[in-house]
Amino acid sequence: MTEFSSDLLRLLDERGYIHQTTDAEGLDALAAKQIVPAYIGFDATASSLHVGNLVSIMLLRRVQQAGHKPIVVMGGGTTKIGDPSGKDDVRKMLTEDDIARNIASIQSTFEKFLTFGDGPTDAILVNNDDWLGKLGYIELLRDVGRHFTVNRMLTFDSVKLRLDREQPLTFIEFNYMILQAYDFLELARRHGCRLQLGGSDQWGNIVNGMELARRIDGTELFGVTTPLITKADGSKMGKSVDGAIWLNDDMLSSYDYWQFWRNTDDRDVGKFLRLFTDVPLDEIARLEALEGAEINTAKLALANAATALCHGEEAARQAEATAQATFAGGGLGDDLPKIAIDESNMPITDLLVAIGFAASKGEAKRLIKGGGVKIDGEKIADEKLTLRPESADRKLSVGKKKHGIIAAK
RNA sequence: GGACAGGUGGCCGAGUGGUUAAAGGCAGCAGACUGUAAAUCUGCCCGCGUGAGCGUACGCUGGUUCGAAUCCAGCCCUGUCCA
Repeated sequence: MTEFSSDLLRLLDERGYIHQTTDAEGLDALAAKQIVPAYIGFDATASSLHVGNLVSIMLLRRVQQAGHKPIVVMGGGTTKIGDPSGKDDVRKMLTEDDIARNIASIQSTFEKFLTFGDGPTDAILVNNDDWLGKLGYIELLRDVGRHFTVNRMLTFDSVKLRLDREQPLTFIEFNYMILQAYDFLELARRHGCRLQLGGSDQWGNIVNGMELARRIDGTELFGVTTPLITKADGSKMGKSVDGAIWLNDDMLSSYDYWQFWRNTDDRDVGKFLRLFTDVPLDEIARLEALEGAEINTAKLALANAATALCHGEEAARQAEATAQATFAGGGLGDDLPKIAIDESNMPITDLLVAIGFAASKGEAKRLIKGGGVKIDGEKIADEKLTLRPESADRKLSVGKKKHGIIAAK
């Protein structure tokens, strides 16, 4: 890549956020001379965002760090239609109340990463339902629809993939790209937005929005996409069977969040430090160069910095202390999940289910049989073991990573 | 509206009357090895119960049969082609 003259592109480039840019020079020149309002859209289907959304959130943070204005667009309008990306499972239509609640809950996360307010570079949060909800169908077809040819829409990956695989593609979904393109136009009008950011899968939508605005209003807009962030083992960020890595602490404890980062694959440490923390680049270079067991130092730095951003310094410190005590000291930390025994003869299997380490008693039994369950470091051999309240806290472990406290009476 | 193909466990995908809680793969969990990493090997992987027992499960509903994911009927859904 060439040398950028704007802080914005330089920052994004050196931290690894840039995959494609629509007009790098044009955007660079613009960002060098004025504040560029930039937006990213987010879904409102859940009450919390997860790690998969974190690149986008950090991207907006960078925008603000570089002296520009981040615009968070909540997809309240698009969510209302129901997300058709799921295949043939029942499409849950969210009510307006649900969506409003989700947005409110998600907003608290953005407040950790961005500074909101009325200033020129303060972040704002808008809901695309504000304009999409009012659109008339005829009006939309006439003003917007005529700028899209179906021929071209059919060439988009999101569409082509489905058709090639002979999977259903509903009309609603087919229309998503039109609504998303319209968002960009509307944001340019309302907030002077000039730049849309997004994952590489958003490229088509971004370009559509740019062209729509150019044709209708004659405004010149820009787009930047980020590479798809995958973990070294090929999986996507934040997606796993036992649950997403949520950003809200009522969905996932800050300790578990810290653990997620602590368990980062060796190969990802440098990349993640650049993308998900504010650690200076020269410091990252040093950490990244560590080898063997040494690299755990870098993982600690990553976990601390990432957790501090999302849950605050204090939570990060506590999580680290708990981890230190639990893993290195063989003891206990305050952040571990805790459970009390109220009956006098609580079966160990019930306990494992209650604390969430096993999904069923059967699984709990299997874990014990496999030698995966320990109390105070002692392997449990008897799956029928019952426990009674004792005067001291005991440490309940499943595997090497799941630890909890059996609270003292 | 018609013809054809299809709907199986978190996902992919075998299975066409009984020994099928359903091959195989992926994902996941646990054990060994380690550095709370990766790779590899081993075990587990619907629920409940004292491991030979029970309950649920192969789109839905009903039927045939001693017995059905497997056969029949109707319905719902998806795809392809036709109107």
